[in-house]
Amino acid sequence: MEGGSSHNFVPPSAGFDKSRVLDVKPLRSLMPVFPAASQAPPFPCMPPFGQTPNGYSPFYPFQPQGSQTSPNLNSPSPMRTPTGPMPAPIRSYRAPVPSGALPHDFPEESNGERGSSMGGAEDDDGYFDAHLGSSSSRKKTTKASSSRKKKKKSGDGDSLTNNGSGVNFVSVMSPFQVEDGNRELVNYVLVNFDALRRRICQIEDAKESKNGIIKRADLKAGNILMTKKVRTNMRRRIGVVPGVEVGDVFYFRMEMCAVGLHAPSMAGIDYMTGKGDAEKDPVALSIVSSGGYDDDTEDSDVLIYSGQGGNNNNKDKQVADQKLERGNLALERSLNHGNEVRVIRGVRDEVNSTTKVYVYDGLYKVHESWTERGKSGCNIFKYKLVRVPGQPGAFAVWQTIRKWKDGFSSRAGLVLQDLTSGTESIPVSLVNEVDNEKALASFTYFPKLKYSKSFTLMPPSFGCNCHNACLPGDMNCSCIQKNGGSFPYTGNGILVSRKQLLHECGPTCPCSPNCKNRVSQTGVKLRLEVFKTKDRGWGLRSWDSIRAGSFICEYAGEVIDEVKLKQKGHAGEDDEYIFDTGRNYDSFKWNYEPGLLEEETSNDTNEDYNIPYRLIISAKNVGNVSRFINHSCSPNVFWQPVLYEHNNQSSLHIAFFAIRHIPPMTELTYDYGNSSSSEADNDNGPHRKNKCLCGSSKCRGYFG
DNA sequence: GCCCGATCACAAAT
DNA sequence: CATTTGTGATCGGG
Repeated sequence: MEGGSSHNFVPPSAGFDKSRVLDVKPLRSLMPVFPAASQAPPFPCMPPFGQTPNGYSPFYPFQPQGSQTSPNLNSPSPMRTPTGPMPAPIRSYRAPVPSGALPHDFPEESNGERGSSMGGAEDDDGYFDAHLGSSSSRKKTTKASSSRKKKKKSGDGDSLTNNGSGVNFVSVMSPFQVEDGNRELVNYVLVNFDALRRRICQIEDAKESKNGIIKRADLKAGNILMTKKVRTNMRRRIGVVPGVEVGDVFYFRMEMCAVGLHAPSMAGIDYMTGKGDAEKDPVALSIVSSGGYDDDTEDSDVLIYSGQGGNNNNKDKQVADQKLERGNLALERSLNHGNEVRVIRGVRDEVNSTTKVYVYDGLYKVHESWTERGKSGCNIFKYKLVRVPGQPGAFAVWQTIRKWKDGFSSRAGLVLQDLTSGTESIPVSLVNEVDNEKALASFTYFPKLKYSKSFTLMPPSFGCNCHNACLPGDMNCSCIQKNGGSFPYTGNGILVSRKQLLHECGPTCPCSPNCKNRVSQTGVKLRLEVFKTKDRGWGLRSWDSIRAGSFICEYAGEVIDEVKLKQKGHAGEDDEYIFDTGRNYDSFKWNYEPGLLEEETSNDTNEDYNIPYRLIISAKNVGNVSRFINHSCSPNVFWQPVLYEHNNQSSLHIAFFAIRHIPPMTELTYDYGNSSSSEADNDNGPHRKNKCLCGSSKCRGYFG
């Protein structure tokens, strides 16, 4: 089997076999303990639904406050002090799930590994805030639930235009959670936003007629989340937004809107005006730099920002002088007040180039303002913002990576330019900035599954009959039928939803290799690096920002059977490179909350794995980048079983996808699961579980 | 195969 | 409720 592809892979053009590197043992996982287990007991509940163990504490108003940089213009905000457990509506259909199970269960980034090479510490706590216009947000809670009339849309797009009236959807978020967020809530909102957006894209892609097509799924998804109150940090605030971390990336303006980082859906300047008569002056809260013409500064801590206004509605450029009003006035006042302004920098996506990524670059202060004469002769306001020191690198990381890619500077700690020796179409470097270890334990780089003897897999089924490429709307395509009637990927190759089992087109399908239903077979597309972590051996991360739902890599290696697995275990051999579908994996939710899309009839929302046979892969001797992905109980990557035809059999594959947007240089992790207890108990002697060092508050303490 | 500009249909906050 | 704010996808030319 293995049809045609080389079994004993020898890297091309290698004078010596560079894929076999020196023999130093990698540490995947180990080291003593994660002590925080006692101080941070595992959440028995599923935020945002449940209560926190000690009542109601993780919310923002109760974080230490004002200790750091609060400017003096803040009147102490009246804290809402809920006395009991918060009134979190609990959806009845949701069965209790083991902790660590839900996508919004990821309160912190894997392990603060992001940007470590740039010397930035992760921004964990640092909660501080200033409150303006103390009462400004109070009254909002009751607004907007009243039904809203939506103008009729042309065409039949109405299946997706469910606004307001929210027939059968009860927001899972309490009013408090809508007002003030935390990391879990932010992740929860973002996961739902993108899942909804992808689903809308999927529905639209399948439409035959171009009539009534929704071109802006992002706006539609955003609108639904707004009206159904699946949003957080609605209370406007200066400075830190709880749950949003410096370096976080966004792919749509609506995402920043939904998590309270930047409220306006279009305008570049967010500002707030005090309500009381005392202070009518607006203050700037956040700005979005489009990354166009403002970024002529080389210093990544300085931003020259142009004011708003003066451009004639939708046409042309400057036609009038900008006025000192609204956002411009707010920035001017912020210069006087010296308050912090959140800065979001728009940058081009390296992966897609037609899309833009928004990088939250933390807090800045306005240092200067002046006016300039624009090209058309009109006055434009300019503001010089300087970054508040002590924050982890964010935009600076992007700039550094840009230089690596352009060859203007070299990657520090580089051990090997490409550990795949050209096997992948894009190099994977090996980097160590931590210690002196200069090589990996020997293994052969091979990008696929390898069957050492004839496995009996699954009886053959049939491929599709599509000729050029399978098209989303084609209900005759049997591969689409197997996927429940929907094309599993969006037009740009992003996975729409988690599935029990994903069916891709295989070699026996007559459609071209360009068919969009072959995403997981196309190899690594991201610029990855294997790097030495501080305490968990080698790990994997990406120079490119990774969009939620993006395919990352397949778990490659030698397929072994259960007997072999047991042997490995008993020999005490290191089997830390095993992937085993037979382990117990916590279920978790990645698809959107049912009910967000009314008229959604597809009950294809089951996300529990349904795997036709047990697949065990050892990547100890043979494997690809996947073997370097470490475990986390709060991962940013999940695995998806994928089935396709091969040599008259259906063979199963393990494909990794991004749970959420992953900023560059953030370590990639997935949940290794746990051996079933029966197998664990069979061993007399201590079962070889690994102490987990993921550092998440949801940490189970061990894995494997 | 890419990069640029033009075009078009839209949402939130006030 | 009208106004103020670009954005994101797509398409055609150079």
